[in-house]
Amino acid sequence: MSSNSDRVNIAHRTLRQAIIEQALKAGTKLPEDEIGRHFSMSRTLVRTVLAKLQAQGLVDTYHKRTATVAQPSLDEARDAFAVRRALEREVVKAVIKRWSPATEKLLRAHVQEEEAAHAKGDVRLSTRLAGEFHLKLAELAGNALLERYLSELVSRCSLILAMYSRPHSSECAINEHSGLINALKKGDLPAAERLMDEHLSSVESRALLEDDLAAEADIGSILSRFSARVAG
Amino acid sequence: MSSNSDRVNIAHRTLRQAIIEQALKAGTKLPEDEIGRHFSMSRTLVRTVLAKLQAQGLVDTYHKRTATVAQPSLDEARDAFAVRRALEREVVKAVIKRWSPATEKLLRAHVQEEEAAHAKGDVRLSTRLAGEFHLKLAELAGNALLERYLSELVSRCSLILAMYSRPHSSECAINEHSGLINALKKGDLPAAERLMDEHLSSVESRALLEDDLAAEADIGSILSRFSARVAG
DNA sequence: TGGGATTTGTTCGTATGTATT
DNA sequence: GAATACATACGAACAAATCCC
Repeated sequence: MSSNSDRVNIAHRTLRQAIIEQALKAGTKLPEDEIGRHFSMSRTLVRTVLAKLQAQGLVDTYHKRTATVAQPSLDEARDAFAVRRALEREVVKAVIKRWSPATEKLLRAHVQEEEAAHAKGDVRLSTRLAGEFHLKLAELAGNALLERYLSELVSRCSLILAMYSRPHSSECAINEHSGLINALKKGDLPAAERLMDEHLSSVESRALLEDDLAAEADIGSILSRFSARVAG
Repeated sequence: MSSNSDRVNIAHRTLRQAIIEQALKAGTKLPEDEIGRHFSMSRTLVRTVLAKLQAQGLVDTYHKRTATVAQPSLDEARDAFAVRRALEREVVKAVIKRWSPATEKLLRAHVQEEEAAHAKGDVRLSTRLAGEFHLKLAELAGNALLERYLSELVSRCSLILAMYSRPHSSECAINEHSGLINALKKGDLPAAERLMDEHLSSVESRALLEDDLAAEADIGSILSRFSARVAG
């Protein structure tokens, strides 16, 4: 049996991923009815999903207007990265304070996954893992509030990158993750902060204005592909 | 005529203030029906208010249980201040970058208000203005996302201070605000960051374990007092 | 422990606003 | 511009869980 909150979570994850990967393009309408039909839930529940996505900056909602996939402006993009940098610095500080051998093991394993995905040439997976590296760090900081904010920001920044950055190899990012782990292990706070700042700046600077946004597409068929892929 | 969103805003502001001033004590139940009756709105709208308050960390909600005024633990208190410090540092940086004569005028005027309230011995107003000083700074940073997060955190920290700190004079805080303005005006980022950190630390360190939480009280009568006081 | 009163979760019809022809 | 189609906002009613004696 699948409870209501299960369905809400699945819908949330699915939509989040579809938006971040730009399968649902910026500006696409997200009518409550259609989403409800797809995930077999009532409009009430769809609304809670859309509310969460709005909090993460992934959808825009206006009064009595159909919700749409968010279209962050370049200014909003800069704002998001500025806040993220401020919080990631705090993460670095906290992770150093709580460092343990288990921490290193966890992070190294994640970077290995990233390398494997990159070797396979799976861009979508690489991108996803790159974001999750930062979520793991945030988790290790042991501050639930910080983790929540950062999880919102990682989503938001992922959409921004998808919208504005030209697709290209992410190998440098993986090396930067490794370098950061080294600095954290040494307990070298200034170096770690600097590496994190530079890392985020290099990610942010990939944001270049994209030419055009492609035509509309059928929501149902897009979500069908995603429902199969996103784990339960 | 009073629209639905007006009523939502009024209820939100009123409850926020009542919680921060501990007129509604930590742990007090907030049944949807009773709140709806008081503010003349349906449960649907009450729920959106409670959701906002939860996002600010002012109420706790559990599944199928009555919402209550939040009772942040000391750990959560430390977490909130850590995040706040990280964000306020970013605020300081942005405000220096955008400094103008109008900025100074605005901030000095606010400090004067704080001084007047302190001179009158109006502790409640002083506390409120102290928080609003930081909100004004956040506004001046020109980063909407940063402002939203900080507004949540100022609420959260206000509740924490009300719960844990012994009531005492806030004159030092006012001086600290003035000192910060001076550093901002000079464009001295390191000094401003240091002053902000110290200011927040001194505020945080007031948090001392309080003896006991007083008995329950009637929500209706408390809210009645507040409805009169909180501006439309 | 049991059971009635209370309170929340959810649905869905209607009202109201928006977009489009 | 008006009319029509469409989508959301809201609230009343019912179902289900929790509270409390």
